[in-house]
Amino acid sequence: MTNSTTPHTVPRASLKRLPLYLHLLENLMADGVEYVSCTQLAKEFDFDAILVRKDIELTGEVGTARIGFKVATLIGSIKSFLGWDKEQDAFLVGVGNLGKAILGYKDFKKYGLNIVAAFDNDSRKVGTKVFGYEIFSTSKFGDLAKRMHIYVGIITVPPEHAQEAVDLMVDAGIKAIWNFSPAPLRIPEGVILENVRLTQSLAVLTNKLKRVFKS
Amino acid sequence: MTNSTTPHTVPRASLKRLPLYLHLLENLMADGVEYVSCTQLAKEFDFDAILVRKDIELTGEVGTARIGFKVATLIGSIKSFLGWDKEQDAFLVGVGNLGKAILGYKDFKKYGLNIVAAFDNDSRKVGTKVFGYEIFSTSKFGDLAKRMHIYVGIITVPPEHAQEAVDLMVDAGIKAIWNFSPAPLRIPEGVILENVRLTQSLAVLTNKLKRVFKS
DNA sequence: TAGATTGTTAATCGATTAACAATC
DNA sequence: TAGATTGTTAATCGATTAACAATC
Repeated sequence: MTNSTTPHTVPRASLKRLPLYLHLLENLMADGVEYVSCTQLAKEFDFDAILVRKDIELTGEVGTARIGFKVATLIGSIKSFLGWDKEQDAFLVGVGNLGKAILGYKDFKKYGLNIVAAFDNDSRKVGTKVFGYEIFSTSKFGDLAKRMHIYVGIITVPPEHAQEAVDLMVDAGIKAIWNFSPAPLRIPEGVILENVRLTQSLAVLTNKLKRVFKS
Repeated sequence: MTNSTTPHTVPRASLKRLPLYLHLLENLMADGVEYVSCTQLAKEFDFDAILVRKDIELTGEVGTARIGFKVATLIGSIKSFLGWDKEQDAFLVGVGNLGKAILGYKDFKKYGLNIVAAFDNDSRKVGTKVFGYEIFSTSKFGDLAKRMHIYVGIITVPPEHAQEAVDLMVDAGIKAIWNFSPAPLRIPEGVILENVRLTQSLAVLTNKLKRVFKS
């Protein structure tokens, strides 16, 4: 609403392609490449060049005919469009195997996500450290979230506790939830929920595989 | 081709919704519910009822007017359609944090995926056990995959070693690769590659969040 | 029976692809 | 200049939604 050049809805498919371009662009930048065309980008991913152009258009970046886009500024535009130009602090709830894996994955910081603390219900875990993060009791979540102005929550608890985690986060003023649990979750209007569902990806894989064996 | 009722291409979006239905149906079944209508299913997910009907149509399941679909047989149809009715054995390569998290997640077996062994390059890990799985050297991958007739490989290595892992798997006759590394991978024709890219999901989340803060 | 729901055919909507003038 | 690539407008394609007769 504040920016008339931004379309009302951004295609989810485009949003998911932009990180792919970004990753490649950063490699190009490291190699000292200054300009890149949609044609070149498209070839890398087997996409249609026009599709890439449309995606870039969303970010507001303008190119130069015959030359393409300046790698450095395109990286900036994509990051800004994705909201990866400023760090977002986040709390993680559920320090099981998956939670630990996410805490151990340092690269999220590159993508604008800065995990600052982790929480767990298990009193044996509370007070310990995992990859440098102190584990707090979930009872401290609300106070800390408010005091530290945290708006992003990551859920890596077992499915049977996922809704509790959501409720905890919503009460604490969390605006965006990145959920790794397979449970279906209810959230109030105005809160963003993004699910990572491994079984959906697995379904695509196994269905394709089934057809390979059939033919 | 062998089944004229199966359309040539299955919409990826449909494939990703089917596991959601399945999960709910299994809960209904556990609660002793015998029949369910598309209307009911749709309400749970805020989908259009016709969308659900179309998705179910893909599985070949036929319902009864005014009554709906029999929960038990619908579960069977979805599982069969997804290829989750028979167990697929799989090898995992890369026993880092994420690899461990996946080895520790026992539920994949419910989804037709049976991880039977794990591999790593790190000689300190080789010979140890993680969640009951013995860790083998990657040099043993090819022999074991052929001997055990393994066609599914899971990649949880760091991005700089992901292409090596792919090549290892392809040489070993792996037909379907479930890749958790963010690296762009090259595969030969005929091999299925399904990527789990957390940054894509994160991009959707942070872009939405950016717009919340703007308004 | 009445009415909800299925199965099927048609309409809409949105994303992808095509076309083409402008331009560097 | 010649020609590749951008920006923009139009066409196509596929997925979602709507409409409606059949049916239990």
